Amino acid sequence: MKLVSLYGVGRDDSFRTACPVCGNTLIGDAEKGEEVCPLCGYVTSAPADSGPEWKAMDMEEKNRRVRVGAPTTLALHDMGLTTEIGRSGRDSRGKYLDPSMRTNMEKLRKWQSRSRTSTSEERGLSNVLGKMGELCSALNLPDNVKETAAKIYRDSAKRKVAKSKSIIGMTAATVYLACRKCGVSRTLKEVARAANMDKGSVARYFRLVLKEVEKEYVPPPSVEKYISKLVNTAKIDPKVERLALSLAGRATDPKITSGKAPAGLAAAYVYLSSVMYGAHLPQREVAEFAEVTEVTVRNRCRDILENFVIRQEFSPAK
DNA sequence: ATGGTTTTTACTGCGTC
DNA sequence: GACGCGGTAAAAACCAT
Repeated sequence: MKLVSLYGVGRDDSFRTACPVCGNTLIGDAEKGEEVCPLCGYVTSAPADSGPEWKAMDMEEKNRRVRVGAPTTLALHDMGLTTEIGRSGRDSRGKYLDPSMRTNMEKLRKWQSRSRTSTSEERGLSNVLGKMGELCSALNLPDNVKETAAKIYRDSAKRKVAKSKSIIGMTAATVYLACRKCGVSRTLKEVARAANMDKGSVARYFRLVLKEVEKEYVPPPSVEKYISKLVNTAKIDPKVERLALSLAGRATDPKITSGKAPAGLAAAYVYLSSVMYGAHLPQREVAEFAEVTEVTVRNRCRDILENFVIRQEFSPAK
């Protein structure tokens, strides 16, 4: 199999920008008109962005506007809306309170913070959302995924789906579903690993949540997403990524794609592309980063080479 | 539960550095 | 001889029914 130099090498990748979060190369997402970072999942125009909707132009403006308070967020059980009773010991005009009033305020504060998470549902919610936050940061997920996960969990709680279900199971399932909804490529395996669960039970919870809350099927991330992620985590030359992506974009033959695990396909494209550039990554490594076996990589390669265009479109001979 | 499909496991042979 | 690669058979995992 001699594929080297079948494909033109000089390609322009100057339009690429770097991810502000982790510094990786962003890839464009044509359908949605946004750019995403395949490694950390950062999206340039995040739909569920929880940041403040204003931008302070100078200190004065900041001071004026800061009183609108923190932006609401679904990832906190009370959406970040709560009254804090300060401990400054002064009244509204800045005068010091007398000692008896101070002890009163102490009591009030105590009860305020207690009542904040008073009902059992509220306590459960804040517990789950906390776990969810941990899981998200363990997986390096961006905020929009966290918000989506929180939204899903709230819905499921509303419908009593979460009743008498393991907390960690529900969080793992919602986080995984959120990844898929946001198009962030994290495998069930990865989520399960981060949550210290086995794949099977996460899958069970996931199906449950999918059926009860999400109703319609959410497709797993595309092969292209897998390719980008693979290239970035393995620190492969972006040129290889671009070739792999263009290859994947053209290989629409169902003989190649149907029923095949996207991770394996992505690995095959990346491997083939690296060979074409003469950058010869060992199958071993590509397979390892894609979390599939060499055998799978080989089989996918065989499918691609048998059915696909490398002969028709990429070879000068034909 | 089941059967069909895909992936993994485990092993072997070949060529090259 | 170690390494990368290709292949195969059988087991395991997955998925729709």
